[in-house]
Amino acid sequence: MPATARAAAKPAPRASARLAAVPRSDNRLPLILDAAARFFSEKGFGYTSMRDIAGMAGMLPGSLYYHFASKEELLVAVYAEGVRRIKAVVEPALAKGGDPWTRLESACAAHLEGLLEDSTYGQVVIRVRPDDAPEVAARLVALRDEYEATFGQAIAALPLPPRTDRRALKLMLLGALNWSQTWYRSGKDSPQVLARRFVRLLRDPLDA
Amino acid sequence: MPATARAAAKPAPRASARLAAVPRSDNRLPLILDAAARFFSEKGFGYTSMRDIAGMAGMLPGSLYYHFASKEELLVAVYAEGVRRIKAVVEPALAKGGDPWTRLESACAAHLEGLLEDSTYGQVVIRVRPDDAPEVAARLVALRDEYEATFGQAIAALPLPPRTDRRALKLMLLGALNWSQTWYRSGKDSPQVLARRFVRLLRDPLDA
DNA sequence: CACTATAGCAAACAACTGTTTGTTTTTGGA
DNA sequence: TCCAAAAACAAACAGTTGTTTGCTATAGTG
Repeated sequence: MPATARAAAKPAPRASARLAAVPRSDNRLPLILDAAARFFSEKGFGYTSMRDIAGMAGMLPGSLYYHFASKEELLVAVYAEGVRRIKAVVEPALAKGGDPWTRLESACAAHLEGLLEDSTYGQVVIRVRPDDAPEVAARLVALRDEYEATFGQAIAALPLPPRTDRRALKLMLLGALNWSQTWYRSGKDSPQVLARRFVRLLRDPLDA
Repeated sequence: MPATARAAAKPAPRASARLAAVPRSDNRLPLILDAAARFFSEKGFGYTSMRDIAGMAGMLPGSLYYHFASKEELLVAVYAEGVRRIKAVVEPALAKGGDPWTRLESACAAHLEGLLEDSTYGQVVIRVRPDDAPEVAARLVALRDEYEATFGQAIAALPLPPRTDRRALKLMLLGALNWSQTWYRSGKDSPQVLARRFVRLLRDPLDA
């Protein structure tokens, strides 16, 4: 799918010898990020062309390369912003009061919010597989891990029976939440409702 | 990504007027399917070219079109075989004796087996999104649903407290299992061990 | 007002994509 | 042995891909 994939040095904002580069006020970089996030989240990384993105941002394909050295670098930027945004909703949820189970439920609801519906940046983080951009895969994984650690705190705080496998619990819950991108349809159950159901299934004893 | 995407009629095995078409003994079609399954599972649908597949099958790109009308039709064939194989391991697991919880655990282990490690066909079913092949997306979804119904039986048989949301339970468990493709690393915990852990987390009361 | 860094345009590039077409080889049944 | 069907080859097609290059406009600072 990539025509050529040679590593390219970053040509972007170069600093002059004595003065820091200062961006203009009519900076259209956010527009590019928005367009990329929209396409990456809806069609995936590989199915999105630089022309798609440039078109939606109202500029020519080549112009994107002033801001990003490559398509993959653009992905990194979107990915990073995605992680930032999910953390921005989950961390407050964790900081809120209530018992650990309630806080976990809030965190799950926040996670789903940052991942479904209109949160295109968040969707990218879950949808795009790091291997799709080999050159920067390691950085994407690092970004994802960074967030998952945040989520892990909610589980670490849980009062659980002595021998409970918390790692498995995290993998299970996070997997269930992330996979919701596959079956979730807007207009049906809200993220909050889903989070409540999932957490309840874990908390309440199912064995009759 | 598709250069041209006009709908093409199926040119493949055409039956003569009076005699059923009989395939040759040196039929290399399975080879094609194997190669496609391997690439689709490892690189994804969009990142795999017909040249990749043809190369691994030891033939020229154009020759694939004797067997399949399009790349998407080839995907359908692999997908169908994938569903067949997963069912082939899960259904026996369900038929085995034991209480419903044990049977569910067996089904989960089987599901994971058909989805991780060397089961390239099964991996395709989970990895490839139906929207990646718009022309045949509906058929892919139908195939997936067909299997998920099978899995649903294991959950329907569970003796659960009266008001338990079985649909949510299915979505949660299946999501957790499918997402394992993201973090699973061969050589660590086996599918059986993982299945046991996940089911136990659901079954045992976590609230202390 | 001059000047420099920022931002973007215009046009091309080489590589790669799925697919088609006409022809050739090979097989198995009559 | 003959021959139709099956299978594959060989070579091209038109379009798309990420990216590069040289040039121009514009904004903001001294």
